[in-house]
Amino acid sequence: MLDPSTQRPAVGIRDVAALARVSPTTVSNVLSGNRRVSAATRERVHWAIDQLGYRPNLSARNLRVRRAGLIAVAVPEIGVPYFAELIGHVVQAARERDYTVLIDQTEGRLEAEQFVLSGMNPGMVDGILFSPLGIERPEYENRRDTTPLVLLGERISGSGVDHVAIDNVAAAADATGYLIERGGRRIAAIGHQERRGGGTAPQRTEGYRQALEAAGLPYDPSLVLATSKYHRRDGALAMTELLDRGAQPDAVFCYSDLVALGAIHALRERGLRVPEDVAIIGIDDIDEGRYSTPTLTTIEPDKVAIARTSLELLFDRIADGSREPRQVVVPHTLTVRRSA
Amino acid sequence: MLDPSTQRPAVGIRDVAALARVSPTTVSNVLSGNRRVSAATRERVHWAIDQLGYRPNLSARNLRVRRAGLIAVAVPEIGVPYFAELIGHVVQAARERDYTVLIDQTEGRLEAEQFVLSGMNPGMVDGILFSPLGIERPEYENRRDTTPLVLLGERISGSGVDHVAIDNVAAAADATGYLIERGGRRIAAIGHQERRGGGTAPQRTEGYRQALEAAGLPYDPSLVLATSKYHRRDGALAMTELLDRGAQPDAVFCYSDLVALGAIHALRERGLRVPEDVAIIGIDDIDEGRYSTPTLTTIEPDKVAIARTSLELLFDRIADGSREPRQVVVPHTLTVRRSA
DNA sequence: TAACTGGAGTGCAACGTTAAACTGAGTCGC
DNA sequence: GCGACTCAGTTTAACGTTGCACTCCAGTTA
Repeated sequence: MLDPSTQRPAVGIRDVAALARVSPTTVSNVLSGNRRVSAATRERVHWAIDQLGYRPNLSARNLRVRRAGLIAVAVPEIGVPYFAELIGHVVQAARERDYTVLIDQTEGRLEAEQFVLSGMNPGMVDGILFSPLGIERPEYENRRDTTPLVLLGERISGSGVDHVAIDNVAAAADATGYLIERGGRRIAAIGHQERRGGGTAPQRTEGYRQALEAAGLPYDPSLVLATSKYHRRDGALAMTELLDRGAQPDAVFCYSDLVALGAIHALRERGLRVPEDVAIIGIDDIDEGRYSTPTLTTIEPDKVAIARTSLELLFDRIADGSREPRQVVVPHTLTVRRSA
Repeated sequence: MLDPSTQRPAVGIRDVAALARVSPTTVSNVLSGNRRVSAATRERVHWAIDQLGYRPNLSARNLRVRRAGLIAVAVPEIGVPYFAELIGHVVQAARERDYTVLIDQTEGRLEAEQFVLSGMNPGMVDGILFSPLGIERPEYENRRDTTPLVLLGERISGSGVDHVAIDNVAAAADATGYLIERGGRRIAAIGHQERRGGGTAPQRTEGYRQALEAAGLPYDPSLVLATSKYHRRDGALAMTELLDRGAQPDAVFCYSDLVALGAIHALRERGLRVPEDVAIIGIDDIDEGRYSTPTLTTIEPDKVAIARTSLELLFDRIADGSREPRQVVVPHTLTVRRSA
């Protein structure tokens, strides 16, 4: 199967060269613009190119120049709007640099994440943008592979890896602070996750705790609910549990917009009003929150900046693999809508 | 820049061969399993492989075997949940076949769509899954490139191109029929688009028309609104226009869930209740509709089937480029929730 | 005139892999 | 005892590009 001989006889640079009566090198130069080629020759080459419908073979080029023109974006799930929107920006920014984006979906499988850390298929991608989920800190340090890698959304200081993220502690504190400001006194948090290596969730819990403390409110661990993922369903389940338990919060800080939308759904099912009975705030600012009922108050990370900065870091590292790792903090803002 | 010599000296199959004291071909055979290799040799090779941390170079392999192990999925926008969810399924199904998925975002730019039709970068992908937006029928026929291509969501019969789609006419008729059944008499449609080459939107309009006719209701063109895209915003704008105009429909068939959610948002803004004042139905069954307020009644295309079938068609065509094009219709079902 | 300079182009080798053809040694059948 | 076959491996020649070192010619310059 897949016998090369069954394929159409690909037209290559040498066919073009033959037709244009020049050497393959000249054709290559015309295409790449690497060296000067006389106008007359250039024209003949171009003519031959579209006579034959020639299109350069990327595999061959990549093999030769050791660059793939391809970067991988590895995220837990593309179906999650935050990632989908982020990837959209990445694809767009990458195109401006003549890079194509390849998608890897880890689904939080450890084995898939390890594969990503190991550089995926060498020679296939020039770099990786990685939004990890389950992998723990030591794994980054033991990385044998040298494929340039930039972490998204994780804050693993001193890990020797580039990363781009918002200040999760501050973001969570801002969100919680806003809930307090508008009258919340019994504020729940949904989305906590225990991770040995640190990670987004514990940082958000920390910000939540700090904001309560700053306002002189008690920190009640029973109001902090963990979820395994950040789907709508997780938010709904956690909210339902909270209500079943009779915990009766007057506001909820959700660790993602999706969780927040799930929580709102659960509240509605119980006949509770948002924000009158319970105020809800999320993080991510996905488009959905602008049209939901009620519209969603949220912490808005600058997704375009995340996309662009992470690519910049990545290309930087591709150019110079040994430069010091950088950790970039991207700004976030509070966007007030109706849910809180 | 990007001088190959500055790169780390990649360990290749010949380094492994040298260390294991066999020929490169043997190493290749161990890896591919193409030919029998004695257990002892195989073991030595494996030992050498992880001594050196060898990882095969895909560019080289692809150049040699003329397969990239890569397929492209070209959609207008990844940020649109329907596409994001669909791509998620595609990525998963592709992995089972050892294929990686690369994303192209056309944003409906004609030039980007033409690039897709032209096979993108030859040698880079083995096939393309394409969800077109603006491109017209003749363009398919004049396709010079032979990269296997499967159309998603379009119904262009006789175009000589493989495609996978739901029966859009029937789906629209089902949706409209359901609205009529539950009492709708003045039913609007949002999402029409004029396309010379046919396409999804006109088919849905046709289904809508047929359902009205079947129920003996008049077809009123002023209740059919066109939108340029299928975003929430487009739905909201169209709905607002309808209300401003005093058209007062009692039900609306939206050509996508996103449009439906936008319409619901607009209705709420005007203080109208869904479904009491206006019933809303969409198409797509995105996860969002299960948690929205109210939850969304919709036509559910079997997305997993679309992903799997289209990949099957694609791999089929990769294996045999000259087989007759096939058009596969994927089932859809009506999922009733709260909005209608 | 010989020695340089620069522009335009050519030829060769190599990137890392694998298919195909080949080598030898052992086994089998008749 | 000899051809035919199998097994486990090797050697060779690509796949389509491109960087490098080279050539060739015309125009300067000393």
